[in-house]
Parts: sequence; C-alpha cells; structure tokens
Amino acid sequence: MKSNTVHSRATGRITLADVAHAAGVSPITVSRALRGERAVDPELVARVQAAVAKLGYLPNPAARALASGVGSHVAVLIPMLSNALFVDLLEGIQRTLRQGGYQTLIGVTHYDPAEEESLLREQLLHRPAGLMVTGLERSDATRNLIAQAGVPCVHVMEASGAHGVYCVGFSQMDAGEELTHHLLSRGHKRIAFAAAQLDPRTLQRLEGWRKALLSAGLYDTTLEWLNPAPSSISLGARMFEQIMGQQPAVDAIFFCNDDLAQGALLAALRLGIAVPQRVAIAGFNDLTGSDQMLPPLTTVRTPRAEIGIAAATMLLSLMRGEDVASPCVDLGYELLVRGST
Amino acid sequence: MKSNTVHSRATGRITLADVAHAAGVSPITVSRALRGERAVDPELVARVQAAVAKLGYLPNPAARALASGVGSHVAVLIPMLSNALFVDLLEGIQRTLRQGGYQTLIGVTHYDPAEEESLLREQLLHRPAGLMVTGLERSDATRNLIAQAGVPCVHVMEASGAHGVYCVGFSQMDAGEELTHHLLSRGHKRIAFAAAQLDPRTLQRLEGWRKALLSAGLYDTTLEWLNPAPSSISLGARMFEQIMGQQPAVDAIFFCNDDLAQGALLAALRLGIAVPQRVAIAGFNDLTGSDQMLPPLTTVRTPRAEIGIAAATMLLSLMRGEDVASPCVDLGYELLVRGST
DNA sequence: AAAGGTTTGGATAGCGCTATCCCAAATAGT
DNA sequence: ACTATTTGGGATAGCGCTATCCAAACCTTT
Repeated sequence: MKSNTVHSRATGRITLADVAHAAGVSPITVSRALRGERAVDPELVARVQAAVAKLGYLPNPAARALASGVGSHVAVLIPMLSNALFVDLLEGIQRTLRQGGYQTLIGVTHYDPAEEESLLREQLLHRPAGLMVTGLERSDATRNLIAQAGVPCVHVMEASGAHGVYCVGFSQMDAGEELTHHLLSRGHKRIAFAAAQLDPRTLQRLEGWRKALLSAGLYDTTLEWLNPAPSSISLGARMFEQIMGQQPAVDAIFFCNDDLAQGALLAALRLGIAVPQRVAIAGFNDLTGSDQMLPPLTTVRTPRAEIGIAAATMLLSLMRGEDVASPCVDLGYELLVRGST
Repeated sequence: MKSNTVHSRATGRITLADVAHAAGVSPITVSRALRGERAVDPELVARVQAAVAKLGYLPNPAARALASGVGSHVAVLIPMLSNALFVDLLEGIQRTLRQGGYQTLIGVTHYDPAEEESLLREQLLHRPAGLMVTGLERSDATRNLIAQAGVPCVHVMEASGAHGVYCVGFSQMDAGEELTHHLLSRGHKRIAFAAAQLDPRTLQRLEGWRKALLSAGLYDTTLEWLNPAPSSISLGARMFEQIMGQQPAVDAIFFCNDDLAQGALLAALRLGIAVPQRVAIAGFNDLTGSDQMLPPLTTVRTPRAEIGIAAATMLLSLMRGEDVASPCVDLGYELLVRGST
C-alpha cells in the first residue's frame, strides 16, 4: 500500500517538492514564487502560497545555503558586549535584520585586530549574506577578507566620506570638539582629556578635544591622560584621583566614556571635591545611570539604536541587490548639558 | 589541456573530494578521519591530515548541515543583553563553544514567553546541534519544542533537582535567604524586598527573603515592593523614594538587582538619608560599579561567567553523545558584605 | 505574415557533504 | 579447521534546494 502522507522524503519534513506536488507545478517554480527571483504567473504564485500555507512548509536554510552559496544570516562584529553602547546598537541591528528574514551571528572582537581577523575568517566559512563591522580602522588582512567575501558590508559607529564604503554613524571628532567647546564656554581653562581603551573612536574624540583647545590656545600635552586598560567605573575613579593629585590646576575633565565619568563623580563625592565648582566633569554616550549621578552627568547622547536600525536597513537593501541612496549616513549626536559642568 | 589546479569543483573552493584525491583515499574516509566518527587506520588519518594542511581545506558547514541534518552551531536564548549579568554569562558560553568548534546564535527573549517561543521556532529551523536556555520556567509549547528538537538542551542560572533536565546555576532562593539572614544578623527588623522585572529568578529570591523573615517572625506583606517594569538605576531611585516616603519604619531594603540598589544609594545621597545608619541597602549580582558606590554596596556575587563555561562544557559533552557526570551543577554564590549594610 | 526578441515554466544537474549498505579482511570462538 | 563475529574501507545514494540551460508561448516589428 502506498503511503498517503503529504510528504515524499524520508526525513518526514515537508519539502519544496511536496509543495510543488500539491500546487501542481514544478519545484523550481515554487522556489521562484517564494523568492520572487523571477516573474511568475500571479495565479501560480497564489496556488503555491496556498500549498505552502496548507502544508506548513518551511524552507531548509542549510539546503538553501548549499545550493545558492550564501546563507540566510549576517555576521556582525563588535568590540565588546560589556559596553552598553554596543548592546543598544546590537538590539537595533538584530531586530531589523530579523524582520528582514535574516539571523544575526555576533562576533566579539575584544578590540583585538587579530581576533577580529580570525572571527571574520570563521564567519566567512559560514557564507553570510552580509557583513557588519564596527568602525573603519582594521588590519589589511581583515580588509582584504571583507573585499573578497563578495557580500555587502556596512560599517557602523563612524561616518566617513571615504567612497566605496557603506557606513552609518556620526562624527566622533565633531562630538568631541563640541563637548570641549561647551566646557570652554563655561569658562574652563585647563580642560583635561581622560581616556581608556583607546579604540579609534576614542582617539577621534581626542582629536576633537585637541582641535578645540588648540583653537582656543589652551592645548597642553600634559592635559592628556590616556590609559590603554579597558574602560570601567573603578578605573574612572582611579584616573580622577590621579589627575587631581598630580595636576591640581585642572578645572574640567572630559572623560571619553560615561563609565569613567561616573567613577570620577563617585570618587569626587568620596573625596569631597565639589563638582562642577572645583572641577567640571563630562562624559560620552549617555549610558544608563548618568542622569542619576550627583550631580547629573553632562554627556553626549549618541544615537546607537538608530544607527543599528539604519545600518541593518541599509544592509538589507544591499543584500537584495538594491542601490542605496547614500552610502554614508550621519545620524548626528546631542549634547546633554547637566549638572556636572 | 587539462587544468592542473588542485581542485575539481566549479566554485574553486577546496572540497573534501580534493583532499581525498590528494591523500589517495575515498571521500568518505576523509570525512571519517576528520570527524573521528569511526575507527580509521592511523596511517590513513595522517595522510588525510597532511593533505588537509597542504591544500588548506576547510569544511563547508552548509553541506555538512544538509547531509547530517544538524548544524555546527548552538542556539542560546537569554532574556536581555542590557543586564550585565547575561553579558558575562554569554561571554563564557561563546568562548567555550567556539573552542569546541561551534558557533553561537543568540536570541534575546525580552522576558517574553511568546517571543521565546517564536525565537526558538526560528532557531530550530536552522537545526542547531544544541540548545541553551535561561531558567526552567517556560510555556508548554516552548517546552515541547525543546523536547521534540532532538538535540541536547542545557538550562542556565537556576539549579534544580528535577530529573531529565540538564542545568547549571545556583539556588536563587538560598541566596535570597542568606542575604536576608545577613540583614537580620545586623539587627534589622523591618526589611523590605524591592524588585522589578519579576522574572522567575527574582521571584525565587523573594521566596528566600520570605522564608527568612517568616522564620524570624518578621514577615509582613506590606514589606514587598514589586514592580513589573524593567529594572534600572532610575527605577531603583524612584522605588527607594517611594518606600522611604510611604513606609518610614523600614530599616533595610533588599533590592533584587544591583542596578536598583545603585539607584537607591544615589537617591539616598541626594536626599541626605544615611546608609546604613538610617536604612541598610543590599543588592544582588555584584554588577560593575557596586563596589564604587557610597557606601559600597553589599550584594551577592553570582558566578555567571563560570556558569556559562560550565554549561557550554556540559553541552559540548552532550552534543558529542557523551554522558555527563551530573545533570545538574550548582556553582553557588558568595555574600559580599560591604559598607551599605 | 514571417522573422526576431522577450517572457515564463520546466528538466537537468549539481552544491559538498554524510548515512547507509556492502564486502573483504582480520579476529575470535568452539 | 571451520564458522561467527568484528573491523575498516569504499560505492552509492541522497540531504533540499537553486543555477543554468532549454523550449514553448507570447509579443513585437517590418
């Protein structure tokens, strides 16, 4: 006796062939109808869709990936998950890509170019449909891997006019400059820049700070406090104590990230140093808690969730083979002046 | 003229067949030698490995997934990325799985059972080799999906004796009880429990708190402050003000998470309420910054990185078809008594 | 109306790997 | 010494889908 189940394959899963049989068309027509890859008679499309719905057909991503040579996922490389900045970014990316039918494969580079390269190499084996990477600076080897991958790549968190590169972000340098101008406008003369991690974005903010101080004739190398260690609240506290101890003339400090600035504010409370009277403190990124500090922290709100959404939307277009209006999107930033300056 | 390149396929990539040709064996032998799936003559294994190294062969995950019916990745479902707790957990999981040759596909459920179910459904389409989920409580539909997936699943963050379930975590209830006992031992009589998010783990801590207060004869429903909103520093500040305003007799507050407690400490500073003299404050999870607060926050250190590593190690064993010594691993916790109590 | 181009559906042949069956050779059992 | 069992290599046949070529049907154009 013949089996009268709907499926034909041994595994028992509904396949494209089953749908084709039910719709009375060939498998390739089902494939085309579902992907919209070529014009198909609307009536056949309707029959196919009815069969798909009736059978509950779900395409097999592995088979699709093997046959087409490209997967249904996107590889995203970010430096860190412990910085809330990237978590917000990722949330926007993942939600948007998921709506577009793509999975997100996350790789964490720990700010290490070698790790970025090895992660990318691994990810590329899985033949992603697209790539998303943080920033524009990377090793030549990594850059080559991206170029030879043959899939679109969007760069996030920095905006650059460099052509041939898709990017979504904002000008870290302008933001750093604007925040420094704010401190200058408050009458501060000795404005220190305190940074940790020293990734490219941090160094761009440093450039902005330098530019503002140079134009005001107030630049001084000894005002730069650069620490390559990872950024953290406790490091911020330590750097604050160090700066105030070694350079009492400093009357404002621009911390490259809010966690450092939060640590500094807590240290100031502990030491009884008045903020902003004795020394003004500013941060960057408007992380959670910054508005709750004593005093509330002046900082720069960066549109990371929006960047994630815009970058993912751009990547979706590129993966569909569409052109994008502008390869480089600048989403700006917002200076948030609060009690600490 | 015949091509003298090493590869045979149109795509130009080195395939298993190329390796087989170079090693002078059949493709299936190469497959077996590389996977160790069946005994293969050591000499042939050596020849195969030499050919792999010479040609730079890298297996195609999509082909492997299609032929074997199972992918080379693990689906991990966690509630949130904005809680540092899960970031630390994930870091341990991802690093360990990567060493074992598996990719990690992250799904964020936002504490929503329906989203958990739909995410799992999507992930299952990709046929993961294993599953990792947070906690033990979930919808029946999700539970069925896990059971019918036919791949091993490890539950993290809670330890339970329930048989047939693999889990790595600790007893949230015991931790809540122990922290409450600490507060009792400090002489506090009216110890409030303040919680947000109200996920199962939080409710287990609540149970521990209740148990401790009941045994001390100090339990009172009005001491429970439960807020379903997401946990955050600013919510902690608001809840603190609310509790102190409405229930001035409270002499200690156990916050279910450090972010709430940090907000409370900042609010206390703002309001000039002495901690721990007027009211003691305790948190949970020892998040970054808790040791920098004024006063430093008493909390419970939870071994989330270790949980991630142990859970991933267990899952690796299960995916290899090995037995694990104990299906349920309790990694404990550590009470950190600091200045706030 | 014939020649040429343009759709649109289908047959065919893989994508690169592994499950499965088979068989020869080696080992064990009585 | 003979069968019974184990061991290890290979041939074969897919896994479920899409790229590619082909042919028939449908429009144009002159």
